[in-house]
Amino acid sequence: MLLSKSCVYGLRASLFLASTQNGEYISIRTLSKKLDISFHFLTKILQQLTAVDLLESLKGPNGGVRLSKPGKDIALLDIVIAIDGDGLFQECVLGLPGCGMEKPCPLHDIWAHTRGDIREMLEVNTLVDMAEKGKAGNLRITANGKFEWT
Amino acid sequence: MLLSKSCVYGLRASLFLASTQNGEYISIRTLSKKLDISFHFLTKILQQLTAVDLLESLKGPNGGVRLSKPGKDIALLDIVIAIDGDGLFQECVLGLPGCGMEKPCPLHDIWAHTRGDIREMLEVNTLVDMAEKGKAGNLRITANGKFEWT
DNA sequence: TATATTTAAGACAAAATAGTCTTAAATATT
DNA sequence: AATATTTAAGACTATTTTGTCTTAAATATA
Repeated sequence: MLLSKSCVYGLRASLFLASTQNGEYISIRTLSKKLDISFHFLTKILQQLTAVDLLESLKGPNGGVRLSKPGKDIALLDIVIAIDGDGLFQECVLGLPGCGMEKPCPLHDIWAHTRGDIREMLEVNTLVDMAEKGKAGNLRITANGKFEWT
Repeated sequence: MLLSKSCVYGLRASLFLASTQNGEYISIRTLSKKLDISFHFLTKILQQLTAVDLLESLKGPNGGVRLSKPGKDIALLDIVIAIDGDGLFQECVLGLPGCGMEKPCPLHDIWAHTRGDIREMLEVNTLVDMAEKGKAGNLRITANGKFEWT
């Protein structure tokens, strides 16, 4: 699996937030219902994004979370790294510590290249890119068919 | 993490087997010492490769495992799919079941492309390609520096 | 045939990931 | 000020992955 489940959930929520950018906070409860993700689990995940200032949160009535900056300025990569770390882009595909330095593994070169492809894919595409694409094509970001962008 | 630990261990062992292809069986005990992998764990992993006929095994003295066909005819992809399955190359990056059919996710197109890159990387490179590269450059396939190709 | 060696199979344990639940703290509204 | 709403924090459970151990089955060798 390329991305952890936490990361996938974080991405889904971020995409949704990017689609409704009007400065208002959206409650995690709403997000969890919309996206069909366990409320408490989603809360923990979004806390990670808040901790690195990708999201802002507000407690109390009308509280919730929102993107801390325009969604066009947040790459998919930012979300991925915030939740899964940069291991995917740093580590050896054979799991060898320090691979790439003095003594690489046989797969190092070819993996470094492919790893770059993955990174670039996540780096050039922003949250709004994907959110707009999703809205325009009425594409889904949940398993069930009843998801709707707002 | 792109590949599971089991998969990584399976790859390391397969690379080593590809480097010593003389028809003889190599005991898993030897492999586990060479590669610094738990014997029992490695045994279970290699059983999976034996089950899909990528390896042949023989019990008893002088027994062990060997590649079932020339290492140049086994792609890295074969090992990966045998152990991790083809989920990485089939599944939606957002984890949506059935993505790609009727209703894809916003990331479907870009991910399908990158996924192809990963697959191609693993498909065009064979076990001997990598084993020879490793031997030629005295590259390691274990964490510790004392590994040596034979 | 007896024995040592080796993989096969599966039970079991440990660690990591995923998910749930409770309580506290903050904030808007009345 | 009191209350309802919402995120924050952390304990707790469940599931998956990883790793260990024991026993059985097969095979070469003497």
